Amino acid sequence: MLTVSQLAKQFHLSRATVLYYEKEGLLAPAYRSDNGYRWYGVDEIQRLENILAYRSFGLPVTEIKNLLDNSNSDLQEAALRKQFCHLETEIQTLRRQQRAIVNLLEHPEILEENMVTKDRWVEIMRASGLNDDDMNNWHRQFEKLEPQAHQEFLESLSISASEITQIRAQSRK
Amino acid sequence: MLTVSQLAKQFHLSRATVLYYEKEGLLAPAYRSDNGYRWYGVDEIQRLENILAYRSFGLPVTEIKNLLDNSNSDLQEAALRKQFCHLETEIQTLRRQQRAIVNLLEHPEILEENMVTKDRWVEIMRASGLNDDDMNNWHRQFEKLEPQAHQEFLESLSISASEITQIRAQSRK
DNA sequence: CTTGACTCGTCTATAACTTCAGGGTTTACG
DNA sequence: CGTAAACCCTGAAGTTATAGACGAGTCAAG
Repeated sequence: MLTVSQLAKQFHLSRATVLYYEKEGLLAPAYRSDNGYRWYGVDEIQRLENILAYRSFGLPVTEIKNLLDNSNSDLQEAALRKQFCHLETEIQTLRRQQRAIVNLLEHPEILEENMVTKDRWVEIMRASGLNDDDMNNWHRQFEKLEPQAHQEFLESLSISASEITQIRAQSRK
Repeated sequence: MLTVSQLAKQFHLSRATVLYYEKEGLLAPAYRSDNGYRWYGVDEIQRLENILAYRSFGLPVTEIKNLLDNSNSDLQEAALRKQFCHLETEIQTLRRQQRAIVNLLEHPEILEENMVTKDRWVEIMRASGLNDDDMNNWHRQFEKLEPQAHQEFLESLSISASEITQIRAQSRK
């Protein structure tokens, strides 16, 4: 019989991990001695071996519980196949991330070049569900409440001075 | 100027995510209006674009904060290269898991066949740091406190009846 | 003046652990 | 016999990046 730390050491786990598996209903000790210590025997070792085998496939803990409890081999095979596919999509995600990094390293300018211009801003506002009237209204409110900020905002969109003057005048009508 | 939900919708994020980035120091609104509402302008949109670009590479949020704050391009490139390698090791882990699944599907017996026998148990105990004396002591304690469990334990190791009798007699000396 | 569609801040939950706090046992040593 | 080291226990909180829900406040429209 092994104590919890001995068992953990055996499988290169932390004591906390074994306790975690117990809390999740995966692995209970064979029994507790009078002082409350956990003791693990052969059956528990085998069960833990199976748990770790499943974990090494990346199966989530809750699913392992199901597989161990009703050890139906069809169900098990289905779970493994599903997990295989799940891993495949995860790998594809990571590959996509890698490609994006390579792309950025090759063309570092792309991070800089997406400036927000007048056209782009209008597009954004429109995508937020505003129509032309809404936008006129928006300028009016902005001009009334924060005229200085309105000016700076329009400048930040690289709008010409003359057009800015026009827009602000319009907003005060 | 966009409210927090408008901004979130713009980038297909949830409001909660934008708020999270704010809490982590990644993205603050341009200002707050009197009613406490957040308002985001062009600069914030560009910053969020960069944040999402980095996130799409799988970089953790805390690291993005560093990259955005001191935008040193060498540091940025190093972070990206490091992340690329990190992704590679993750991919390898997932591939290993896939191979293990295929292997198990092809040879389902391997999960069953790792029985714990007397030899294996001795090995385990020895790996736990017990020497021969310790093991004799261990049998003695076990026999004294839980004789019935001791018997069952020895049986579970497929030890012959005669050897069990001998071990238990020895343990009572 | 109410209703609906927004905000706000704060809390909870997720997965698979790790770490910590506070306290009880056992064993070895002086 | 006392104590210190090395165990054990329980229970709670922290981790990451997000989603969702809560009650309460705000705003525009009808």
